[in-house]
Amino acid sequence: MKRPSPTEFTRRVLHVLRRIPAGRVVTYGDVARLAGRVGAARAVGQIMARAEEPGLPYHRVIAAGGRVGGFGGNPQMKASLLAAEGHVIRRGRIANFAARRWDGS
DNA sequence: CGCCTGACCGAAT
DNA sequence: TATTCGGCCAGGC
Repeated sequence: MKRPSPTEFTRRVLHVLRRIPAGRVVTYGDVARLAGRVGAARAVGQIMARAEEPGLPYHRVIAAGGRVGGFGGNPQMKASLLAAEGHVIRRGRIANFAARRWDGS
């Protein structure tokens, strides 16, 4: 194998990303919760920052309160991708965040 | 095994 | 509303 085995938590995080519907968003904290580690929001950020697997909607994971949050390389691209999926972004935040937030169902 | 970092969170100021 | 601070967790060294 060219790389060390990912921990189960890491696998779960990536699995959650695949389930996020287009046009919806979740917070890092939500991903942590859905992956089974409440409070591991920072860890989720680390995993995503180092994740190599392409094709995952990393841009659909935002910070708490609907804030866009960070992004590797071009932070602006994240906002663009979100806008392309129908989100309205104002002053770094998703408009009507509560309604666009995915609860994992 | 211990210390540092970071695509974070939320309460307090 | 903006800024600061302590806490939390996995990964890299």
